[in-house]
Amino acid sequence: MSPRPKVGLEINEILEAAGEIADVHGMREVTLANLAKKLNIRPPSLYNHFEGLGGLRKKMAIYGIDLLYKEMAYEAVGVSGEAAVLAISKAYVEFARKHPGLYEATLLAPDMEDEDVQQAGAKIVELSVRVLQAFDLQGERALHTVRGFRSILHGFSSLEQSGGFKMTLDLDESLETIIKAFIKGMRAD
Amino acid sequence: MSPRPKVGLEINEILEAAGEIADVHGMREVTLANLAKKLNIRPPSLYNHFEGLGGLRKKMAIYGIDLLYKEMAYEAVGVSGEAAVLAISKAYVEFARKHPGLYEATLLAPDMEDEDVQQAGAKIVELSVRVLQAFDLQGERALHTVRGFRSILHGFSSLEQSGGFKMTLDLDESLETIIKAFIKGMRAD
DNA sequence: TTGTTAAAACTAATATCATTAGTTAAAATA
DNA sequence: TATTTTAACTAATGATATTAGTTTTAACAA
Repeated sequence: MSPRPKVGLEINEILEAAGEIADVHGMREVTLANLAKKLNIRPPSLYNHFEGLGGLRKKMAIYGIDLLYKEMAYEAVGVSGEAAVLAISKAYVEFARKHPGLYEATLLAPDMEDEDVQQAGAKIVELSVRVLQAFDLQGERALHTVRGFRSILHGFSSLEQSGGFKMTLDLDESLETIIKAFIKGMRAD
Repeated sequence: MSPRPKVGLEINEILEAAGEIADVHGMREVTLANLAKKLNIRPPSLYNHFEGLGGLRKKMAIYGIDLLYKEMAYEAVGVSGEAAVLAISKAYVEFARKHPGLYEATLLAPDMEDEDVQQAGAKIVELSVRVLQAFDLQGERALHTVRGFRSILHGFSSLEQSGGFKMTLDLDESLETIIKAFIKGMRAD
Protein backbone atom coordinates (compact mmCIF):
# COMPACT_ATOMS: atom_id res chain seq x y z
CA MET A 1 0.00 0.00 0.00
CA SER A 2 1.06 3.55 -0.55
CA PRO A 3 1.45 5.79 2.46
CA ARG A 4 -0.95 8.72 2.39
CA PRO A 5 0.69 11.34 4.57
CA LYS A 6 -1.93 13.69 5.89
CA VAL A 7 0.19 16.70 6.46
CA GLY A 8 -1.03 20.23 6.33
CA LEU A 9 -3.84 21.05 4.01
CA GLU A 10 -6.72 19.31 2.33
CA ILE A 11 -7.75 20.53 -1.08
CA ASN A 12 -11.13 21.48 0.35
CA GLU A 13 -9.62 23.72 2.99
CA ILE A 14 -7.70 25.43 0.23
CA LEU A 15 -10.80 25.94 -1.89
CA GLU A 16 -12.67 27.22 1.13
CA ALA A 17 -9.96 29.78 1.79
CA ALA A 18 -9.84 30.75 -1.88
CA GLY A 19 -13.63 31.06 -1.90
CA GLU A 20 -13.48 33.37 1.08
CA ILE A 21 -10.99 35.65 -0.63
CA ALA A 22 -13.14 35.64 -3.75
CA ASP A 23 -16.36 36.40 -1.89
CA VAL A 24 -14.86 39.21 0.15
CA HIS A 25 -12.42 40.80 -2.27
CA GLY A 26 -13.33 39.44 -5.69
CA MET A 27 -11.62 36.91 -7.95
CA ARG A 28 -9.03 39.49 -8.95
CA GLU A 29 -7.56 39.15 -5.48
CA VAL A 30 -7.36 35.38 -5.63
CA THR A 31 -3.65 35.14 -6.32
CA LEU A 32 -1.28 32.39 -5.26
CA ALA A 33 0.51 34.96 -3.10
CA ASN A 34 -2.67 36.00 -1.26
CA LEU A 35 -3.92 32.45 -0.94
CA ALA A 36 -0.59 31.22 0.42
CA LYS A 37 -0.53 34.07 2.92
CA LYS A 38 -4.00 33.14 4.18
CA LEU A 39 -2.93 29.51 4.55
CA ASN A 40 0.43 30.33 6.14
CA ILE A 41 2.46 28.52 3.54
CA ARG A 42 4.73 29.63 0.68
CA PRO A 43 3.25 30.11 -2.80
CA PRO A 44 5.20 27.28 -4.48
CA SER A 45 3.73 24.80 -1.98
CA LEU A 46 0.36 25.28 -3.62
CA TYR A 47 1.63 23.49 -6.70
CA ASN A 48 1.35 20.25 -4.78
CA HIS A 49 -2.42 20.69 -4.75
CA PHE A 50 -3.27 22.03 -8.21
CA GLU A 51 -1.57 22.98 -11.45
CA GLY A 52 -0.84 26.65 -10.97
CA LEU A 53 -3.26 29.51 -11.06
CA GLY A 54 -5.21 28.06 -13.97
CA GLY A 55 -5.64 24.81 -12.09
CA LEU A 56 -6.89 26.69 -9.04
CA ARG A 57 -9.44 28.61 -11.13
CA LYS A 58 -10.68 25.38 -12.63
CA LYS A 59 -11.05 23.74 -9.24
CA MET A 60 -12.79 26.82 -7.88
CA ALA A 61 -15.22 26.78 -10.80
CA ILE A 62 -16.13 23.16 -10.15
CA TYR A 63 -16.33 23.76 -6.40
CA GLY A 64 -18.70 26.68 -6.99
CA ILE A 65 -20.87 24.84 -9.50
CA ASP A 66 -21.18 21.88 -7.14
CA LEU A 67 -22.22 24.13 -4.27
CA LEU A 68 -24.72 25.91 -6.50
CA TYR A 69 -26.16 22.60 -7.62
CA LYS A 70 -26.57 21.41 -4.05
CA GLU A 71 -28.52 24.49 -3.02
CA MET A 72 -30.75 24.25 -6.08
CA ALA A 73 -31.39 20.56 -5.54
CA TYR A 74 -32.21 21.16 -1.88
CA GLU A 75 -34.85 23.75 -2.72
CA ALA A 76 -36.35 21.52 -5.38
CA VAL A 77 -37.49 18.77 -3.05
CA GLY A 78 -41.16 18.61 -2.22
CA VAL A 79 -42.28 21.06 -4.85
CA SER A 80 -43.41 20.63 -8.43
CA GLY A 81 -44.53 22.52 -11.49
CA GLU A 82 -44.20 26.28 -11.48
CA ALA A 83 -43.37 26.33 -7.76
CA ALA A 84 -40.37 24.07 -8.37
CA VAL A 85 -39.11 26.23 -11.20
CA LEU A 86 -39.40 29.31 -9.01
CA ALA A 87 -37.70 27.51 -6.14
CA ILE A 88 -34.57 26.58 -8.06
CA SER A 89 -34.53 30.00 -9.71
CA LYS A 90 -34.47 31.73 -6.36
CA ALA A 91 -31.83 29.32 -5.08
CA TYR A 92 -29.70 30.23 -8.09
CA VAL A 93 -29.78 33.98 -7.59
CA GLU A 94 -29.49 33.59 -3.83
CA PHE A 95 -26.28 31.67 -4.33
CA ALA A 96 -24.88 34.44 -6.50
CA ARG A 97 -25.80 36.94 -3.78
CA LYS A 98 -24.34 34.95 -0.91
CA HIS A 99 -21.22 33.89 -2.81
CA PRO A 100 -20.44 36.60 -5.35
CA GLY A 101 -16.83 35.50 -5.63
CA LEU A 102 -17.59 31.83 -6.07
CA TYR A 103 -20.28 32.64 -8.59
CA GLU A 104 -17.71 34.73 -10.44
CA ALA A 105 -15.40 31.72 -10.27
CA THR A 106 -17.98 29.48 -11.97
CA LEU A 107 -17.66 31.71 -15.03
CA LEU A 108 -13.91 32.10 -14.94
CA ALA A 109 -12.64 28.62 -15.62
CA PRO A 110 -9.67 28.78 -18.01
CA ASP A 111 -11.43 26.34 -20.32
CA MET A 112 -15.18 25.98 -20.05
CA GLU A 113 -15.07 23.09 -22.52
CA ASP A 114 -13.05 21.11 -20.00
CA GLU A 115 -14.45 17.68 -19.24
CA ASP A 116 -14.73 18.12 -15.46
CA VAL A 117 -16.24 21.58 -15.70
CA GLN A 118 -18.81 20.38 -18.23
CA GLN A 119 -19.70 17.46 -16.02
CA ALA A 120 -20.31 19.70 -13.03
CA GLY A 121 -22.52 22.00 -15.08
CA ALA A 122 -24.39 19.06 -16.57
CA LYS A 123 -25.93 18.27 -13.20
CA ILE A 124 -27.56 21.69 -13.10
CA VAL A 125 -28.83 21.29 -16.65
CA GLU A 126 -30.19 17.88 -15.72
CA LEU A 127 -31.97 19.27 -12.69
CA SER A 128 -33.49 22.01 -14.82
CA VAL A 129 -34.64 19.51 -17.40
CA ARG A 130 -36.28 17.38 -14.74
CA VAL A 131 -38.11 20.31 -13.19
CA LEU A 132 -39.25 21.64 -16.54
CA GLN A 133 -40.56 18.24 -17.62
CA ALA A 134 -43.72 18.96 -15.63
CA PHE A 135 -44.86 21.19 -18.44
CA ASP A 136 -44.90 18.47 -21.09
CA LEU A 137 -43.06 20.44 -23.72
CA GLN A 138 -42.61 18.62 -27.00
CA GLY A 139 -39.30 17.76 -28.67
CA GLU A 140 -37.11 20.70 -29.59
CA ARG A 141 -39.34 23.09 -27.70
CA ALA A 142 -38.25 21.45 -24.47
CA LEU A 143 -34.61 22.08 -25.34
CA HIS A 144 -35.26 25.70 -26.26
CA THR A 145 -37.00 26.08 -22.91
CA VAL A 146 -34.00 24.82 -20.97
CA ARG A 147 -31.73 27.17 -22.88
CA GLY A 148 -34.00 30.09 -22.15
CA PHE A 149 -34.30 29.18 -18.51
CA ARG A 150 -30.54 28.99 -18.07
CA SER A 151 -30.07 32.24 -19.98
CA ILE A 152 -32.49 34.06 -17.70
CA LEU A 153 -30.89 32.76 -14.50
CA HIS A 154 -27.35 33.39 -15.62
CA GLY A 155 -28.09 36.77 -17.18
CA PHE A 156 -30.17 37.98 -14.27
CA SER A 157 -27.55 36.99 -11.70
CA SER A 158 -24.68 38.47 -13.66
CA LEU A 159 -26.45 41.76 -14.23
CA GLU A 160 -27.58 42.00 -10.64
CA GLN A 161 -24.11 41.27 -9.34
CA SER A 162 -22.37 43.78 -11.58
CA GLY A 163 -24.85 46.46 -10.62
CA GLY A 164 -26.59 46.36 -13.97
CA PHE A 165 -30.05 46.93 -12.50
CA LYS A 166 -30.29 50.50 -11.35
CA MET A 167 -34.01 51.08 -10.78
CA THR A 168 -35.42 50.90 -7.30
CA LEU A 169 -37.63 47.99 -8.15
CA ASP A 170 -37.71 44.78 -6.16
CA LEU A 171 -35.34 42.25 -7.64
CA ASP A 172 -37.07 39.11 -6.40
CA GLU A 173 -40.31 40.34 -7.84
CA SER A 174 -38.59 40.89 -11.17
CA LEU A 175 -37.21 37.37 -11.22
CA GLU A 176 -40.55 35.81 -10.38
CA THR A 177 -42.36 37.86 -13.00
CA ILE A 178 -39.80 37.02 -15.65
CA ILE A 179 -39.77 33.29 -14.97
CA LYS A 180 -43.56 33.07 -14.84
CA ALA A 181 -43.91 34.97 -18.09
CA PHE A 182 -41.33 32.82 -19.83
CA ILE A 183 -43.00 29.60 -18.77
CA LYS A 184 -46.40 30.86 -19.73
CA GLY A 185 -45.12 31.91 -23.14
CA MET A 186 -43.43 28.59 -23.70
CA ARG A 187 -46.50 26.59 -22.78
CA ALA A 188 -48.72 28.51 -25.15
CA ASP A 189 -48.75 26.74 -28.54
CA MET B 1 -5.40 78.35 -26.91
CA SER B 2 -3.62 75.14 -26.05
CA PRO B 3 -1.60 73.38 -28.73
CA ARG B 4 -2.90 69.92 -29.49
CA PRO B 5 0.05 67.96 -30.88
CA LYS B 6 -1.07 65.07 -33.02
CA VAL B 7 1.87 62.73 -32.70
CA GLY B 8 1.78 59.01 -32.83
CA LEU B 9 -1.36 57.26 -31.77
CA GLU B 10 -4.99 58.11 -31.40
CA ILE B 11 -6.86 56.51 -28.53
CA ASN B 12 -9.13 54.84 -31.05
CA GLU B 13 -6.25 53.15 -32.83
CA ILE B 14 -5.16 51.83 -29.46
CA LEU B 15 -8.61 50.52 -28.61
CA GLU B 16 -8.85 48.95 -32.05
CA ALA B 17 -5.58 47.13 -31.49
CA ALA B 18 -6.62 46.08 -28.01
CA GLY B 19 -9.95 44.88 -29.38
CA GLU B 20 -8.14 42.78 -31.96
CA ILE B 21 -6.02 41.11 -29.32
CA ALA B 22 -9.12 40.48 -27.22
CA ASP B 23 -11.13 39.04 -30.12
CA VAL B 24 -8.34 36.76 -31.29
CA HIS B 25 -6.69 35.70 -28.04
CA GLY B 26 -9.13 36.69 -25.29
CA MET B 27 -9.05 39.45 -22.70
CA ARG B 28 -6.49 37.53 -20.68
CA GLU B 29 -3.93 38.33 -23.36
CA VAL B 30 -4.70 42.03 -23.35
CA THR B 31 -1.67 43.13 -21.36
CA LEU B 32 0.19 46.40 -21.61
CA ALA B 33 3.18 44.42 -22.80
CA ASN B 34 1.28 42.72 -25.63
CA LEU B 35 -0.56 45.88 -26.60
CA ALA B 36 2.65 47.93 -26.68
CA LYS B 37 4.32 45.29 -28.81
CA LYS B 38 1.45 45.39 -31.30
CA LEU B 39 1.69 49.19 -31.45
CA ASN B 40 5.48 49.24 -31.65
CA ILE B 41 5.92 51.40 -28.57
CA ARG B 42 7.15 50.76 -25.03
CA PRO B 43 4.63 49.79 -22.34
CA PRO B 44 5.08 52.94 -20.20
CA SER B 45 4.11 55.12 -23.19
CA LEU B 46 0.58 53.77 -22.90
CA TYR B 47 0.15 55.66 -19.63
CA ASN B 48 -0.15 58.83 -21.70
CA HIS B 49 -3.42 57.49 -23.12
CA PHE B 50 -5.14 55.87 -20.14
CA GLU B 51 -4.61 55.22 -16.46
CA GLY B 52 -2.92 51.84 -16.45
CA LEU B 53 -4.46 48.47 -17.12
CA GLY B 54 -7.63 49.32 -15.22
CA GLY B 55 -8.05 52.44 -17.30
CA LEU B 56 -7.62 50.45 -20.49
CA ARG B 57 -10.22 47.89 -19.42
CA LYS B 58 -12.67 50.66 -18.65
CA LYS B 59 -12.11 52.32 -22.03
CA MET B 60 -12.43 48.97 -23.78
CA ALA B 61 -15.71 48.32 -21.98
CA ILE B 62 -17.14 51.64 -23.10
CA TYR B 63 -15.75 51.15 -26.61
CA GLY B 64 -17.42 47.74 -26.82
CA ILE B 65 -20.73 48.90 -25.39
CA ASP B 66 -20.82 51.80 -27.86
CA LEU B 67 -20.12 49.48 -30.77
CA LEU B 68 -22.79 47.07 -29.55
CA TYR B 69 -25.29 49.90 -29.23
CA LYS B 70 -24.59 51.10 -32.77
CA GLU B 71 -25.23 47.69 -34.27
CA MET B 72 -28.43 47.27 -32.30
CA ALA B 73 -29.67 50.73 -33.23
CA TYR B 74 -28.88 50.10 -36.89
CA GLU B 75 -30.95 46.93 -36.98
CA ALA B 76 -33.82 48.63 -35.20
CA VAL B 77 -34.61 51.14 -37.92
CA GLY B 78 -37.65 50.49 -40.07
CA VAL B 79 -39.05 47.71 -37.92
CA SER B 80 -41.51 47.70 -35.07
CA GLY B 81 -43.21 45.47 -32.54
CA GLU B 82 -42.02 41.89 -32.27
CA ALA B 83 -39.88 42.22 -35.40
CA ALA B 84 -37.96 45.08 -33.80
CA VAL B 85 -37.35 43.14 -30.60
CA LEU B 86 -36.07 40.18 -32.58
CA ALA B 87 -33.91 42.47 -34.71
CA ILE B 88 -32.05 44.01 -31.78
CA SER B 89 -31.82 40.64 -30.08
CA LYS B 90 -30.09 39.13 -33.08
CA ALA B 91 -27.82 42.15 -33.37
CA TYR B 92 -26.83 41.63 -29.75
CA VAL B 93 -25.85 37.98 -30.05
CA GLU B 94 -24.25 38.59 -33.43
CA PHE B 95 -22.02 41.19 -31.86
CA ALA B 96 -20.94 38.75 -29.18
CA ARG B 97 -20.15 36.22 -31.91
CA LYS B 98 -18.22 38.61 -34.12
CA HIS B 99 -16.40 40.29 -31.24
CA PRO B 100 -16.02 37.75 -28.44
CA GLY B 101 -13.16 39.66 -26.88
CA LEU B 102 -14.87 43.03 -26.97
CA TYR B 103 -18.03 41.50 -25.60
CA GLU B 104 -15.94 40.02 -22.81
CA ALA B 105 -14.53 43.50 -22.26
CA THR B 106 -18.00 44.99 -21.79
CA LEU B 107 -18.34 42.77 -18.70
CA LEU B 108 -14.84 43.30 -17.37
CA ALA B 109 -14.77 46.96 -16.43
CA PRO B 110 -12.98 47.39 -13.09
CA ASP B 111 -16.00 49.25 -11.76
CA MET B 112 -19.34 48.71 -13.42
CA GLU B 113 -20.85 51.47 -11.25
CA ASP B 114 -18.55 53.96 -12.95
CA GLU B 115 -20.33 57.00 -14.37
CA ASP B 116 -19.05 56.65 -17.94
CA VAL B 117 -19.68 52.91 -18.10
CA GLN B 118 -23.21 53.36 -16.77
CA GLN B 119 -23.88 56.08 -19.31
CA ALA B 120 -22.77 53.88 -22.20
CA GLY B 121 -24.97 51.03 -21.00
CA ALA B 122 -27.90 53.37 -20.46
CA LYS B 123 -28.19 53.91 -24.20
CA ILE B 124 -28.80 50.21 -24.74
CA VAL B 125 -31.36 50.13 -21.95
CA GLU B 126 -33.06 53.16 -23.48
CA LEU B 127 -33.17 51.52 -26.88
CA SER B 128 -34.68 48.40 -25.36
CA VAL B 129 -37.28 50.44 -23.51
CA ARG B 130 -38.24 52.24 -26.71
CA VAL B 131 -38.61 49.02 -28.68
CA LEU B 132 -40.59 47.30 -25.94
CA GLN B 133 -42.97 50.24 -25.59
CA ALA B 134 -44.87 48.91 -28.58
CA PHE B 135 -46.42 46.33 -26.29
CA ASP B 136 -48.10 48.84 -24.00
CA LEU B 137 -46.95 47.26 -20.75
CA GLN B 138 -48.21 49.02 -17.65
CA GLY B 139 -46.08 50.53 -14.88
CA GLU B 140 -43.77 48.14 -13.10
CA ARG B 141 -44.51 45.38 -15.56
CA ALA B 142 -42.69 47.38 -18.21
CA LEU B 143 -39.60 47.58 -16.01
CA HIS B 144 -39.68 43.88 -15.24
CA THR B 145 -39.89 43.25 -18.96
CA VAL B 146 -36.78 45.28 -19.70
CA ARG B 147 -34.91 43.42 -16.97
CA GLY B 148 -35.99 40.09 -18.36
CA PHE B 149 -35.11 41.06 -21.89
CA ARG B 150 -31.62 42.14 -20.88
CA SER B 151 -31.15 39.02 -18.79
CA ILE B 152 -32.03 36.79 -21.72
CA LEU B 153 -29.72 38.58 -24.14
CA HIS B 154 -26.80 38.71 -21.75
CA GLY B 155 -27.26 35.21 -20.42
CA PHE B 156 -27.74 33.68 -23.84
CA SER B 157 -24.66 35.39 -25.27
CA SER B 158 -22.48 34.52 -22.30
CA LEU B 159 -23.52 30.89 -22.30
CA GLU B 160 -23.12 30.57 -26.06
CA GLN B 161 -19.69 32.16 -25.97
CA SER B 162 -18.39 30.01 -23.15
CA GLY B 163 -19.61 26.87 -24.85
CA GLY B 164 -22.47 26.38 -22.41
CA PHE B 165 -24.88 25.09 -25.04
CA LYS B 166 -23.81 21.65 -26.05
CA MET B 167 -26.81 20.22 -27.93
CA THR B 168 -26.82 20.24 -31.69
CA LEU B 169 -29.80 22.52 -31.88
CA ASP B 170 -29.88 25.70 -33.90
CA LEU B 171 -28.90 28.65 -31.73
CA ASP B 172 -30.71 31.36 -33.67
CA GLU B 173 -33.88 29.31 -33.51
CA SER B 174 -33.46 29.04 -29.76
CA LEU B 175 -33.06 32.78 -29.34
CA GLU B 176 -36.11 33.55 -31.47
CA THR B 177 -38.22 31.01 -29.63
CA ILE B 178 -37.12 32.32 -26.24
CA ILE B 179 -37.72 35.98 -27.04
CA LYS B 180 -41.12 35.30 -28.59
CA ALA B 181 -42.21 33.24 -25.61
CA PHE B 182 -41.05 35.84 -23.14
CA ILE B 183 -42.90 38.64 -24.90
CA LYS B 184 -46.02 36.54 -25.22
CA GLY B 185 -45.91 35.70 -21.54
CA MET B 186 -45.36 39.28 -20.54
CA ARG B 187 -48.26 40.54 -22.65
CA ALA B 188 -50.67 38.06 -21.17
CA ASP B 189 -52.41 39.65 -18.18
C1' DT C 1 9.79 0.65 17.67
C1' DT C 2 12.12 1.63 13.40
C1' DG C 3 12.90 2.07 8.55
C1' DT C 4 10.66 3.17 4.08
C1' DT C 5 7.99 5.86 1.11
C1' DA C 6 5.16 9.34 -0.73
C1' DA C 7 3.19 13.66 -0.09
C1' DA C 8 3.75 18.31 0.87
C1' DA C 9 6.28 21.69 2.60
C1' DC C 10 10.52 24.55 1.84
C1' DT C 11 14.49 27.79 -0.49
C1' DA C 12 16.41 29.86 -4.42
C1' DA C 13 16.09 31.61 -8.85
C1' DT C 14 13.87 33.34 -13.15
C1' DA C 15 10.75 35.62 -16.31
C1' DT C 16 6.95 38.46 -17.02
C1' DC C 17 4.17 42.10 -15.60
C1' DA C 18 2.42 46.68 -14.22
C1' DT C 19 3.83 50.76 -12.59
C1' DT C 20 6.53 55.12 -11.24
C1' DA C 21 9.93 58.74 -11.97
C1' DG C 22 12.31 61.53 -14.62
C1' DT C 23 13.70 62.88 -19.35
C1' DT C 24 13.57 63.74 -24.25
C1' DA C 25 11.52 64.41 -28.71
C1' DA C 26 7.92 66.13 -31.62
C1' DA C 27 4.24 68.86 -33.39
C1' DA C 28 0.63 72.25 -33.25
C1' DT C 29 -0.34 76.88 -32.07
C1' DA C 30 0.71 81.77 -31.02
C1' DT D 1 10.38 81.20 -34.72
C1' DA D 2 9.39 80.40 -29.82
C1' DT D 3 6.28 78.23 -26.72
C1' DT D 4 3.62 74.74 -24.96
C1' DT D 5 1.54 70.42 -24.68
C1' DT D 6 1.54 65.76 -25.79
C1' DA D 7 3.57 61.51 -26.20
C1' DA D 8 7.34 59.00 -26.68
C1' DC D 9 11.55 57.22 -24.22
C1' DT D 10 15.04 54.90 -20.46
C1' DA D 11 15.76 53.10 -16.00
C1' DA D 12 14.28 51.12 -11.90
C1' DT D 13 11.06 48.80 -8.63
C1' DG D 14 7.85 45.58 -6.77
C1' DA D 15 4.60 41.96 -7.35
C1' DT D 16 3.54 37.91 -9.57
C1' DA D 17 3.56 33.10 -11.34
C1' DT D 18 6.39 29.51 -12.12
C1' DT D 19 10.35 25.96 -12.17
C1' DA D 20 13.98 23.20 -10.07
C1' DG D 21 15.80 20.97 -6.58
C1' DT D 22 15.76 19.89 -1.55
C1' DT D 23 14.04 18.91 2.96
C1' DT D 24 10.60 17.78 6.20
C1' DT D 25 6.70 15.22 7.68
C1' DA D 26 3.66 11.57 8.59
C1' DA D 27 1.53 7.24 7.39
C1' DC D 28 2.42 2.53 6.73
C1' DA D 29 5.18 -1.90 6.84
C1' DA D 30 8.65 -4.47 8.87
